[in-house]
Amino acid sequence: MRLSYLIGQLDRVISRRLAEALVLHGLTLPQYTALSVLRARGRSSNAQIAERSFITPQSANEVVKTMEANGWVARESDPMNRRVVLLSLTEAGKTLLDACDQAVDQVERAMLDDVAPATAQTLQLLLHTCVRNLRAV
Amino acid sequence: MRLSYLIGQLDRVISRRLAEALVLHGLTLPQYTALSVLRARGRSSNAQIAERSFITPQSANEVVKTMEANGWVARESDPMNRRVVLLSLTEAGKTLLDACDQAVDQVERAMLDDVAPATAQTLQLLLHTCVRNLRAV
DNA sequence: CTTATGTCAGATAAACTGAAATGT
DNA sequence: CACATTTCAGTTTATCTGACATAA
Repeated sequence: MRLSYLIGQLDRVISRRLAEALVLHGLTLPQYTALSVLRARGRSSNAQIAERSFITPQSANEVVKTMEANGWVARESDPMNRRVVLLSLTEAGKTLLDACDQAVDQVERAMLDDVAPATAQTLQLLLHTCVRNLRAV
Repeated sequence: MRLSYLIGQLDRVISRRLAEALVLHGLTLPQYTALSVLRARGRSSNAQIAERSFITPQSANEVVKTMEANGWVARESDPMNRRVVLLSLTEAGKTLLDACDQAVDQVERAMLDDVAPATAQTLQLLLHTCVRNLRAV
């Protein structure tokens, strides 16, 4: 079977599992993604979150809006550029993200049940290569 | 970065690329998936297509409906069970699928640009394992 | 009676495009 | 003026759940 088919199927299964786990914490998958990006990259503009999430700035804005209303992210204007709004995790956001990470870890462990850690590492590298090859055009 | 994040990002990039390529042939990605399943599995019921596409029978029905209207798939009632409708590729459907395969091959080749064939094979096996581990629960 | 399949209908999640305001 | 960022508004796509008829 084609790689693109397998990737699509895997994404579908993972997304379902993650969504199931995250809803218990009141989070959607796009929100979890945005929170993860914020933690990994630190203070970021909405445009940067959009790029890292592979969605349009309009979609990212939608995701972030409700998270701000829930007190998980905070906004402050960029002193370097008054047009830019910098977003960052609040303490509540960090706590929530940590709790969700445990649930996500559980799903990933189930996925890699019989896969050696070194092999999982290889998989990660391969996926990263694939993404890079397709982005750069 | 997490495997689930990478898989999500890769699926997003691939889906975009495939959709771009397929629209030139008048196909959507879900339709291409269903056609591929039909070719791989042969004559199938809507329920079987749904299972292989990882979507609900209702969604599969939606996908198939327009393809029948376009003359890409044909319906015939199952002689073994009058409740079941068997679907299969028409000649037009096969021709269309072959044309799309070339476009899809091109995307996959770009994705695996600097990846050795044996490594790609490994990737395929790993993805298959991941899907199996998450399905079986 | 229970179960599987197909299908109509409406709802929803998560993205999209267009357009406009604001700032560099 | 050109360009980037934000954000409002409406739209679209691909899914879903609910309900019901039909057949084994």
